[in-house]
Amino acid sequence: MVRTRLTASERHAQLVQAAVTAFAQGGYAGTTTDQVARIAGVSQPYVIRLFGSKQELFLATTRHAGDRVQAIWRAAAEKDPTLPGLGAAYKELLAERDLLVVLLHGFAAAGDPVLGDAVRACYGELFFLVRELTGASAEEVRDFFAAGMLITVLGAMRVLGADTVPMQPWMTELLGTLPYSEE
Amino acid sequence: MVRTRLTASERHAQLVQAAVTAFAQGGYAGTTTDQVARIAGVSQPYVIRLFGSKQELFLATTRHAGDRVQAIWRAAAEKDPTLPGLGAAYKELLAERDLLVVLLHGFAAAGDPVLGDAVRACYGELFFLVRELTGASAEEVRDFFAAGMLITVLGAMRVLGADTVPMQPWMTELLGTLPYSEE
DNA sequence: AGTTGTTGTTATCCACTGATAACTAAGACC
DNA sequence: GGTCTTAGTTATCAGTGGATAACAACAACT
Repeated sequence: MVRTRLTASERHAQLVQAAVTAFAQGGYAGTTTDQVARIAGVSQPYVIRLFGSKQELFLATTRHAGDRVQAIWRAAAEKDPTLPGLGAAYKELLAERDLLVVLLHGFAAAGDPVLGDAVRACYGELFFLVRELTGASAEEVRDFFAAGMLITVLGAMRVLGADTVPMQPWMTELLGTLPYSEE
Repeated sequence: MVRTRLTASERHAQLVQAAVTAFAQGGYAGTTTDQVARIAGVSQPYVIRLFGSKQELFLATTRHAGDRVQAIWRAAAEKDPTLPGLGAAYKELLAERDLLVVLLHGFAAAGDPVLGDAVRACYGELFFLVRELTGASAEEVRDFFAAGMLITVLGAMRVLGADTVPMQPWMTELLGTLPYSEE
């Protein structure tokens, strides 16, 4: 191993990246800090030392996912600041499907008070960002988010994104009419 | 304790009910079989004996949730076999919010192959049921499910349903225009 | 070179959890 | 009333997972 050492912030970022991958598969409770550590190639106790606790690691991970979605939408709005414009960015989001799935796990885990607060704040930010970028009405934004949630769930179910499951009739019917998701 | 004994099928049903409550809070990995047992007032090993494994218990729970949604939609369709008709039933579904949240946990956990198969099958059934009951087009059904996913996620985030969190501006804006969810 | 701070590891712990086994007790049936 | 089946328990285990502590090694600076 000629692996050179990283600075704390580099390692931090790398671990968040690994955590996105790991948590997307197993969710918060279903993922071990050791799995995250292995992906990043460090020891499990070091992960805890850098983040303080598993919960902090998960919070950092969902925050990162939210920020990444924001960044992608901001970039999309520079070309076309409309809802279909942002919707087109779902192609890129599905390319990083783990981002969406991690967020979904966060939403599902909102029963936990502290995770819930974080996740609701994240969602609120996204809502206002879309309103601000597009100037669309509340109704239109609501439909946009509804479609987004459907895409996210279909991503989590391996119906959309990479390495999808064999197609079933209902999937083709649904996907045939799905906006924002053409490849 | 004058607690009389139940038949196996009664206990089975009661445990599934308890499991809906428990799994809705913590998800699959984040819930212990002992928590389910305590809610039902039995010992933890008995839960395992009746269902074989924790995974089987979770599968039974998601199946039950899916069946319940089907039943509610069928009942709604008898009065008004249209999409808005079924949408009105979301009021009842939100009254049993744990049902929706358990399903969401199932969707999120679809990374697991065996849970994934079950959950996709459940979703496919729901899709065809709605098409059959309403005769709506694929596009309309897609929008219906998109709105349903949004409602489900908002339920999981404690923005809709019972014991909701204090309202935030973005929530009121979103909810103000949300169909199928007026109380 | 020596000293100091930062990056990382190994060893270890303790609580927890799903599962098994062996046992107990309530009904049903004759 | 005895016996057989079904409902349920207690005791226990083996594995795991997050967290702590103590230690090691690389780098930087004078």
